[in-house]
Amino acid sequence: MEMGSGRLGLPGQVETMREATKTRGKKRTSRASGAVTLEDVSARAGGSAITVSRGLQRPEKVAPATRERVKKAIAETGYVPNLLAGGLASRRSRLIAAFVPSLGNSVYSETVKEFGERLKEAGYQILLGEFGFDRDAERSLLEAVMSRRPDGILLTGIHHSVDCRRLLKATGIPIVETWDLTDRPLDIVVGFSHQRIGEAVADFLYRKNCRQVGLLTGRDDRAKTRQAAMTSRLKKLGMEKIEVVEVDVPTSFRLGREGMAELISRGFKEGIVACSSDTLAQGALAELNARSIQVPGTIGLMGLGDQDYAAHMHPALTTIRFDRVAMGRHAAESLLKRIDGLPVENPVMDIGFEIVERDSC
Amino acid sequence: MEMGSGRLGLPGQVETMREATKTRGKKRTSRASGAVTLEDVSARAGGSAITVSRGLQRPEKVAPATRERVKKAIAETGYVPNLLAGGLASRRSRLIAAFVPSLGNSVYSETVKEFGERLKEAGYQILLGEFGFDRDAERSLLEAVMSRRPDGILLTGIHHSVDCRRLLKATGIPIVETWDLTDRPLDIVVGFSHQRIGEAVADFLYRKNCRQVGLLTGRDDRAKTRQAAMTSRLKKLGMEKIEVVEVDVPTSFRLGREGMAELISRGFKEGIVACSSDTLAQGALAELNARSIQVPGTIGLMGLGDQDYAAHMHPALTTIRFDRVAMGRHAAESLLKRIDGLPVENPVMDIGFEIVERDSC
DNA sequence: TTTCTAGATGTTAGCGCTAACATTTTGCTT
DNA sequence: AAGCAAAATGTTAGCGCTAACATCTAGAAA
Repeated sequence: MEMGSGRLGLPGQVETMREATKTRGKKRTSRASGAVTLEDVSARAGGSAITVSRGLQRPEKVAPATRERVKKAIAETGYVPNLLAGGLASRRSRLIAAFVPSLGNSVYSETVKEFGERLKEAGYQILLGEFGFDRDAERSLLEAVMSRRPDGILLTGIHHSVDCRRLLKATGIPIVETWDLTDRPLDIVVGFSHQRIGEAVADFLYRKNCRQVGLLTGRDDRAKTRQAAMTSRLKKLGMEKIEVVEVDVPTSFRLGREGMAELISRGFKEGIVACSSDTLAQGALAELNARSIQVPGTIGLMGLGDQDYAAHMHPALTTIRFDRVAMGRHAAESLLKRIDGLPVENPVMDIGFEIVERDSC
Repeated sequence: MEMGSGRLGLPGQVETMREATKTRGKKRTSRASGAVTLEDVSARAGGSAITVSRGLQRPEKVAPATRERVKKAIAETGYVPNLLAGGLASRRSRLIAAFVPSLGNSVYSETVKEFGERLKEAGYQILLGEFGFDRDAERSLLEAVMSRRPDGILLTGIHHSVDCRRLLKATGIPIVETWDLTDRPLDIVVGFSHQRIGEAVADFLYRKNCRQVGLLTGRDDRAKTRQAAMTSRLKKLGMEKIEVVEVDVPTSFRLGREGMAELISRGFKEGIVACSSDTLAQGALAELNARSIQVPGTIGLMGLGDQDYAAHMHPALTTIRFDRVAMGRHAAESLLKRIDGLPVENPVMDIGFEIVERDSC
C-alpha cells in the first residue's frame, strides 16, 4: 500500500491515518502543522509513540520484530522526524555550527568539508556561518547561531572579540578552534603555528640566498603573525631588503596581480616574493607572465596552502602545505569526544606544516 | 548591574534570577536545560513571558516603555532565544535550506552568499547542503534537512531524482530552483538557458572562423545540455571538426590542464577550446604555457562563468557571464514572497547571459 | 458620567518530541 | 509452578516558546 509515500503529510492526504489517530491519543487541534507525527506512525505500527522514537533513536532498545513494524510504518506514512521538537525535548539539537572566514574560498572549505562528513556520520548537521574577517558582524551572527542551540562549535582562527569570547565561554558548548595554535584555547584547538611558518619561510629564503625578499600578504591576524615572525627572523639573518605589500582579505587572483604590479613599481626587480595564499601567487604569476618576467629566473614565487592547483601551475608553485583535511578530521573527532563527555587527550593539537619546494622559486 | 551578561545562563550563575522565578511560573524541573528562558526575562522585566516574546518578535505590539524594560531585562540576563522552541510553537523555523553542488567552488558560493544576505535581513538563517552532483546522497541529505523543517529551499539545478521531486513537492515548502531554466519548475525557478548558451557559443566560434573546435567539459547535466546544443548547432553550420574531452565534476585546474593535454594528444593543434568553467580554462592555459603554445595565436581559450579572476588572467579570458549575484537576489526575493503568501509575478525568471570577449580567443 | 473602542497585556493550551519513571512481558532458574 | 531479573513497552510530564483567545486599561465619544 502506497500512501503518501515520501511526504511530510499534507492535510487531506493521510486521511485514513488521521482517523486512526483520532481514536487514540489526543485529537488534532488547529495548531497542529498537519504533518505526519510520531503519533501517526505509532498508530499504524500498533504501539506507542515512544516505541517509534526508540526504534529510530536507539534501535537496540527495541525488539527486532517491533523494529521492523516501525520501519514499515515510517516508510508507509512518509514520516520525517521533527528535530525542532526532538531537539527541544532532548536538549540536543544535533547541529554543529561552523564558522569560516569566507565561503567559496576553497582553502577553508576543505577543512569544513571533512569536518562535516565526520560529524554527519555521527548524526550531526553543520550550520555554516561566514565569520572571522568582519569583527562587527561576529556578535550578531553568533547570537543568531546560538539561538539554534548547537551541540558544538567550530571556529576558524583564535582571535575573537571580547564579547564573543565571553558568550562562547559562558555557554559551555564544546568548541574547537582551528587554523591556528594557542596555549589557552577556549576549549580545544587544532592547527599550526603561524609564527613558525614565518620563521621557516625566512630560513628558506635565506638558504635560497635571494637578492631581495618581497612579501605579498593579506591583512588578517594569521598573516600578520607570519609577517612579523618572518621579517624579524630575516633581519636577524642580515637580510634587510624586504618589500611588503598588504592587500585586503579574502585574498584573490586580482589582488595578487595588482600586488605584484605594486611591488614592481616600488622597484622590486629580482628575488623571491612570498605570498600569503596560493591564490595571491597565482595572480602574481599572471602579472609576471604579462610582463614577460622569467619565473623563477628573475623573480621567484612562493604561495601558502598547497591548494590542489599549486602542483599543476606552470611553473609548479613552491608553497607551504598543512594537512587541512586532517585538521578537519581531528577537529571533528575531538569535538565529538567532548560532546560525548569523553576525555580529549590533546586539547592543543599541532598538525604541523612543511615547505613544498617546486619550480617557482 | 552586570549579571551573567552575554551568557546562556549556566546553572548556578543566575541564581538570583532562578529564585525570582520560583515564586511565579512553575518551578524548574530536572529536565530544564538551565539556560535563561523567557520566563526569567519576564520575571526581571516585570511582565509575562508572552509580552517579552512580543517585544522581541513584534515590537510594534508592545508599549514603548515596556519595550525598553524588556530590552533591558534581556541584556541583563543575557537571554538568547531558543529557536527550537520558537520554531516548534510557531511552525516557522526561520531556516532556509540551500543546496549547492560543491562548497568551496566560488562560482556557486557567490549566488548563495547574496541569497543568504537577503534572507538574513528578513530574519532567516541558511542551512547549507552539498547536493547535486551525487544523486545517491540526495535523498538522505534532503531528509536530514527536512527534519529541521525549513521555511524554504534553494536548489541548484533543475534535475532531481524522482524520489526527491516527490518529497519536495509533497511538503508544500516554497522552493526556488536556480542555475537553469525550465517551463515546469517545482515552484519557482531563477536561472538561464544552457541550451541557448550552447548555441551562442557555437555561433561565436563560427564567427571566429576557427579551424577546429575543442570542448573541455564537465560531466554534469547542465554542461551536457550546453554540449548537445553547441555540437548540434556547429554541425548545422557545417563545422564538423569537434574534439570533446569530458572530465569529472566539480571541475578543477588540474582537470583543465590534463584535459588540454589530452586534447593535444588527440591531435588538436590550432583552433579554439571552449571550457565548461573558468577553472578548467585556467588549467588549460597552464598546459599551453608549459608547452609554449601561443594563446590566442595558436590555440584560443574560452571559459564559462566570468569569475573574478577571468578578467585578470594573462591573456584575459573570454568567457560567458551571467549575473550570479542577481540570481541570488531574485531567488531570495521570490522565495520571501512565496513564504509570505504574496504572489510571485514571475515564477520562471531568465537572468540571461552574455559572451564577454577578451583576449584569449 | 457612562459607553465604547483600540491598544496593551495576560492566560491557556498546545507544537512534536523524549527523559524519567512505571509497568508488563519474556525467558530463565530453581 | 513459582520466582526473578532482564528486556520490552508504556505513561506522564515537560522542553521553551507562541497562537488564539480573554481580559484589562486608557482615552475618546456620547
